[in-house]
Amino acid sequence: MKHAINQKPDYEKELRKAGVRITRPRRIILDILTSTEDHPDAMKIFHRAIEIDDSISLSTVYRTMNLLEEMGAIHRHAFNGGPSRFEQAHGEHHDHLIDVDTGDVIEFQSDKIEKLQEEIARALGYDIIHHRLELYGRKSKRPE
Amino acid sequence: MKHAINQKPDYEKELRKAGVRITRPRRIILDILTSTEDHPDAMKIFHRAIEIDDSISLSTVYRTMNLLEEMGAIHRHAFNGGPSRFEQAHGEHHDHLIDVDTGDVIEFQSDKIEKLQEEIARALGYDIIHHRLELYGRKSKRPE
DNA sequence: AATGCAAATGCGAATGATTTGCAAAAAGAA
DNA sequence: TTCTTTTTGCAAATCATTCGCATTTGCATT
Repeated sequence: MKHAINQKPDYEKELRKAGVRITRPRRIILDILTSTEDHPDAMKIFHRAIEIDDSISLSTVYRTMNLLEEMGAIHRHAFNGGPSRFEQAHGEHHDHLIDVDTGDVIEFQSDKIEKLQEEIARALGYDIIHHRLELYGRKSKRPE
Repeated sequence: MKHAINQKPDYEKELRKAGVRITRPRRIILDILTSTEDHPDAMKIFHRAIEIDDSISLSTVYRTMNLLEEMGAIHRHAFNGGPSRFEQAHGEHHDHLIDVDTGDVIEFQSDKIEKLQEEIARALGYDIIHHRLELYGRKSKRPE
């Protein structure tokens, strides 16, 4: 089991290649996404964005998130059924451990679990398209 | 790995014990919940309910679902970020495989995966409060 | 640098799921 | 049956998100 680490890919190039225009709002949103460690929701992204340019609208944030999601540049999560929270799709797949007290998100990856999931789906006659594994936990008092 | 099977617990007794009144709407909703195999959302429950008593309101469905959830009698899921879907909290814990084409939900349970999750959380210094594992898949063409 | 046009934006209104306020109705105890 | 408290139905409010549309902007082309 390993932690994921953050990378900073050049999205502008990718967007251009996909025939998508590089606008000021998009540049700003992309910047926020690539420079954050957390998993902000649309409203949080919006607030960070208007600090840089107060003409950006919430709709544009939503539209940009949808665009980036379709391009595979970000992932969308709905922890606890709350509003969607986003993260850049850096490197390897990983799952999430959410701190129920703080809302913090810790990323982890386990090949064993991935393999088990495949086996289970196969046994039920299915191919996995994608999956979601979320652990909701609280910092343990006991020594690790 | 095993499938979960359906049981029909006596919720009225439980509700009474919790000091909650047994009303006509609640009885009807409870009946729907205990006699269904699927994981209906509030709207679906509402429609089934007004077939039995057309004076039941959607708010009451929502209120009842919240009540039952707090009592631990049902579980709430937000597959794919869609509307909440409910199921009675029968017997053992289980996870879900969602058929992306039909929306069908298959329940399964794997001790191995549960154990792995515990290990991972412990390694990260957390105790698991609860978790969510959803596999989104498509019926496989290949022989099982 | 100026032009043209499709793509993107901001705004506000629309949508879908869910919650809430409140007066009227029903449940359960006395 | 009466009383008190909980629940209900209804309509309006809220929250997250999307949409319509007139206006602006990116950028390929003169």
